[in-house]
Amino acid sequence: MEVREKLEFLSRYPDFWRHLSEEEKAFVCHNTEVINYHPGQNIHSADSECIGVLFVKSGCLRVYIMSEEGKEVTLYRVSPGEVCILSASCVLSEITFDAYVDAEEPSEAVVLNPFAFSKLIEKNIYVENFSNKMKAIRFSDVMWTMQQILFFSFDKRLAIFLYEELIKNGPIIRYSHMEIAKYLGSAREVVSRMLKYFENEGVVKVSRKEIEIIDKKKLMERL
Amino acid sequence: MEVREKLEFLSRYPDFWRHLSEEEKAFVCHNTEVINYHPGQNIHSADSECIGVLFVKSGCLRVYIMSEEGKEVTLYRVSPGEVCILSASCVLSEITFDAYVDAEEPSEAVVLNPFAFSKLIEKNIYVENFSNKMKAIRFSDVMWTMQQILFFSFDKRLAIFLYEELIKNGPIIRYSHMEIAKYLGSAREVVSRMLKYFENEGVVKVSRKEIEIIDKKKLMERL
DNA sequence: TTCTATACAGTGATTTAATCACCTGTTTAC
DNA sequence: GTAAACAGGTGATTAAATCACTGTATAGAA
Repeated sequence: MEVREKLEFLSRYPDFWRHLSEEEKAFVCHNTEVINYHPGQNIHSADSECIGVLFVKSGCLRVYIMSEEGKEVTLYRVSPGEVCILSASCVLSEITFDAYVDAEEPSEAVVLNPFAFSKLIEKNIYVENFSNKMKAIRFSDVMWTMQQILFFSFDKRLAIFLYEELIKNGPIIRYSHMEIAKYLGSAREVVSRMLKYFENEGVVKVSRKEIEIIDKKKLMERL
Repeated sequence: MEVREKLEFLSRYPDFWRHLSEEEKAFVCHNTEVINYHPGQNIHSADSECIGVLFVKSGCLRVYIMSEEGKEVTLYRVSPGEVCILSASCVLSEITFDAYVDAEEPSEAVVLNPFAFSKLIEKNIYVENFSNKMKAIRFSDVMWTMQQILFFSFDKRLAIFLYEELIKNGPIIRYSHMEIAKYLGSAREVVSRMLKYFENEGVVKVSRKEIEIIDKKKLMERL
């Protein structure tokens, strides 16, 4: 990616870009690189070194927490045009928990290293505010997830998941039961059993690594 | 509370106060009032009108979410010297969920009305950043709570709750089982049964609206 | 004082979901 | 071609939430 292209891309994040001086823009350019991730690749974790702020160009990232026993719960996803802020958590003093970030699909991002981001936060109040604003947006995302987990029964949550996938990518869903379990903060067996139950009800058709929604109406009745 | 006292009190919140102009400080003074709340009083909810930012002077506030069926889960508490930001959620565009705030003890707060806060956010980037920074801090608090609920078994969470109360207010805990259940996002019966189990183990002594921790060591073994 | 409504707490039964143990079939890497 | 890793299935057990009902202490009204 050449510099001109990078500038053009970053200007699509006005909250971040608009209040930078020309000098700061050049500084950002010097401290970013384009990185490609493959599906399932870990981008950020508690022990791995901190990678910085990701401006996602394509693909999809999954941000999650993990228990000591390895149980995962997905907090939210980061889509193209959005920013992954928690991958810079090493320079974010307000963030006191450990989050993990994986690529869910082949993904490309413009990555600003944490040192440069930290420098900008120190010097430019608008960058600090950008950082905190991104956190606030994700706070709301996490609250949505939390309410789902705490207040909705498992069958309803699975139905919501299937429905969202249907809207986003059509009636064929290519996730393993394990991946769905991680997304919903549940266990693989529980997902398998509920999918089989949905299949008996005629809502979906289940086969290896593929779930087909065959009755949208019946699915919507479960929301 | 006279103006001089108000100024002195608000200056203890440097993130908020430091970057205000003299004019803005006067504006804040004109748009704040001291309010007292009694234990159990609701301060903020989805339907009640938005009260604004609370700079807590004394007491303790409880911030929580509620399901449609009325089940409550406490997100965090706001102590003296801290700020309750979600009570101004009507003017916070990034906050898309409904939170509730109650006074847990007799509490006193300096309250800045939402209109004035919104005006300041528009005009002063430091105030906007203060607002977003407060949200980011509470984001971390909520993540702590979420990890407790999702990853720790109920007996451990109850032990942690009792231990925290022991450290804060001594060995006698004056909450009803219902209040503890709300705090832990559980049900009253579950709390009652686990307390009885703890009592059989010799950790606590349970009586009406009162739990006495009689063996700190045994309690700490359960953490 | 006594009555009564209400808040608080105890308990068995049931249901939901998570966990455990173990199994089969399929795909992938060497 | 074979082993290892991955995907999925199933029964048994356990944890916790929920439901339905009971008794009891306490504050306020009669």
